[in-house]
Amino acid sequence: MALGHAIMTALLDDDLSGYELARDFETSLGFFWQASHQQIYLELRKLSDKHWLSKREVTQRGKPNKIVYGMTRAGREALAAWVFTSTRTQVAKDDLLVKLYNLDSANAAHLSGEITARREEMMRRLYLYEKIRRRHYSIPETLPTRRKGVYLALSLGIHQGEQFLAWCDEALVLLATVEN
Amino acid sequence: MALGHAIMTALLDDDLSGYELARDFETSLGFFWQASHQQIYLELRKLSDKHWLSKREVTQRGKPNKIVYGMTRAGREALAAWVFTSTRTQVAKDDLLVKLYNLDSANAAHLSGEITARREEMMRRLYLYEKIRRRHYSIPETLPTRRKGVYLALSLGIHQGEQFLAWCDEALVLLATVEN
DNA sequence: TCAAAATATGCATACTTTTGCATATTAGAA
DNA sequence: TTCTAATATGCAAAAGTATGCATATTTTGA
Repeated sequence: MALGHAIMTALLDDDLSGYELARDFETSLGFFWQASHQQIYLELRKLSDKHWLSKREVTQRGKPNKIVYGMTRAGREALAAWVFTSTRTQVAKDDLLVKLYNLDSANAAHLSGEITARREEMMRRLYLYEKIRRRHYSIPETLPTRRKGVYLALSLGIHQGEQFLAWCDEALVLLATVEN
Repeated sequence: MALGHAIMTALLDDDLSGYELARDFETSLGFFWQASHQQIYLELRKLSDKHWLSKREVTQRGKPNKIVYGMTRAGREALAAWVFTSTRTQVAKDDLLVKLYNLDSANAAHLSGEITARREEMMRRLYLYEKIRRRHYSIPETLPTRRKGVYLALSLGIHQGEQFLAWCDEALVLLATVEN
């Protein structure tokens, strides 16, 4: 039930509505755990049924009302306990790699295209990562404790992303030898 | 339905039983797409119901009989067509990163332990990767086409793995400043 | 001879994720 | 005024994945 834990993690410091959570997920925790708004709304209700989240409706002007969720004491305790559970390694399942196992002269150009698209997407993401790091995490040693953890997650994202760019370049060169 | 495609990919060159597939998955395609034997057996039946795989029972001496699956013409066509479909980027969902967002002085030691365990696991995996690369993929440019694709997948695994080791070291240093 | 290990396959259930659909409010532009 | 976009929430069905349980054959070693 890690989506629930990801949601609670996002609610550690701020109370948020489902809509806000879904949007924030796209530029923060969602780097490491993506979820659709349907999943998020459903999970929020489950969590509040368990009394791990409190809910309150907020009347807004200029916008539809929203339901804002916040962590309860029980939620914080459950989340803190979950951190101590042991995690089995999770393999990234990636279609692209399975497709590469099927490389032939007919699909080489298509796969090059897919890799090029991924490369561009990763560059955009890296740009975002770097922006966040420069703004909020320039000197990790001096950060408050929890922010150090966030910094480390971001750091992994950046390193893996840069690595991925390098791999794309290697792949595109090798694929070019197939296309001809 | 990418598990099906991963299974068919594994059957491109060899006919295999569910048991053999499950074992091979642990040291090859399973690096990029892991599945339990239960999933594999179920998927094999689905694929053969679709006539994308053929099945035959093989009588063995010294072992229980096995059911060996092989790609049909229709299966090869379906797989080849699938390679041309476009893949959306898949985010690696990883509990450990969500847990890092919850870093505090109480759980820092536990998280260090988890990272150390992951580091060791990755080292074992890298050892395997390297062994395979040295044996089968030393000069990528001269490989037959499909093997070039497999090489690239392996190459990504190796680079990302080495990157991960470096990140683990960085993380352990920073976490040590929290524990004290 | 008995137990353990490797080989071999499978069902049932639960959980998670994806996808398609559905609805409502308000602002601002055409 | 009507349409579009952003905000906001949700249901239902299907597909995919994970987990626990169950069973059978044969070799090998104790």
